[in-house]
Amino acid sequence: MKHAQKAQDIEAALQKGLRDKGYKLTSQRLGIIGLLARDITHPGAADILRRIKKILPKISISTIYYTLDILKKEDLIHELEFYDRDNRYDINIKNHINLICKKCGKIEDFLGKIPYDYTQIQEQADFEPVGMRFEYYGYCKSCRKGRK
Amino acid sequence: MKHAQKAQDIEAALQKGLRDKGYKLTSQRLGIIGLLARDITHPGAADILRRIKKILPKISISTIYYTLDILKKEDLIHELEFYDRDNRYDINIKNHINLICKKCGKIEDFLGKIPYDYTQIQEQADFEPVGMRFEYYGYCKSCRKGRK
DNA sequence: TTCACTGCAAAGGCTTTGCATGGGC
DNA sequence: GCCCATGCAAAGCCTTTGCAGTGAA
Repeated sequence: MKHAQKAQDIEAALQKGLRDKGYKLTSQRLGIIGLLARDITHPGAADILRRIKKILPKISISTIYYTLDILKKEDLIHELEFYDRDNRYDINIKNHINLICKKCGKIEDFLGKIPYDYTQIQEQADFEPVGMRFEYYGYCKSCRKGRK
Repeated sequence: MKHAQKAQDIEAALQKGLRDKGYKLTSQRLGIIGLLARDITHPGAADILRRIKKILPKISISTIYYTLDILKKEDLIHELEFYDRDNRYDINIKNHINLICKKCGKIEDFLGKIPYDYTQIQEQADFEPVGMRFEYYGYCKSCRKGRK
């Protein structure tokens, strides 16, 4: 299967990623991984906390952040940073364009190509890229319905 | 002159933009506008404060933010928002790609084309864009020199 | 048993807000 | 003279940090 990787596969890959590097697979981490693998809405730390608490009521926000930091560091997830809303986490670590709704905050992936690869940028600008961020801000389908 | 608009022209345009909308041209605002028109390094609010204080020692950070808010609202400047560093302000309000140095924080404009216009996004994704953000993160020329 | 992990609480840093005073127009 | 604008201070908000107790390997 080329597209639409199963949630179970992603979950297993994340677990393996941690185990292979010597990280402990605690119930908190398994919960966070399970949630991320099944959630394509790019949840934030507070979302994750709220939902994990249904299973692990005592989990704290610092554990969420600590686990997300490890997953980031090991390149198993990608972090989308915002100054005026909470950061969001994405299991799609491939560079892609995001569409961000200014009303409801929903983030969807856009299946389109990135204009310049790192080599092109380096050649044209004498700048060495190691990451990128491509986003369009606007209004999603459901939020447009309620507007004039 | 098509490219490289003169700082004086930009400054005059910003002043006119405020005056035409009925905003008062106080010495603080004139100072901020004069600085922004001559600064292509995308300064932050604290940068602006520090430099304006040389001329107006009593100016406060809330005045800086209040003025920047107005300039944003009237589409005279563009704000680049970051969660882990201070926001930056740009007189170039045309959509463009920014190159952001992870070491020194410098932001330079990249003269390249944007991959999709708003119409294309709307047709392909059922999403109505009103803004965009395109950035590459990496290391600028001068910061690369100090590295292996 | 060990030491990384967890949970609680406090700190941090930039931006926003409240409010009395002040100054363009 | 009227209000918008200013400056000071405090509040806000999410993320980060400190630290003692805890549990996975």
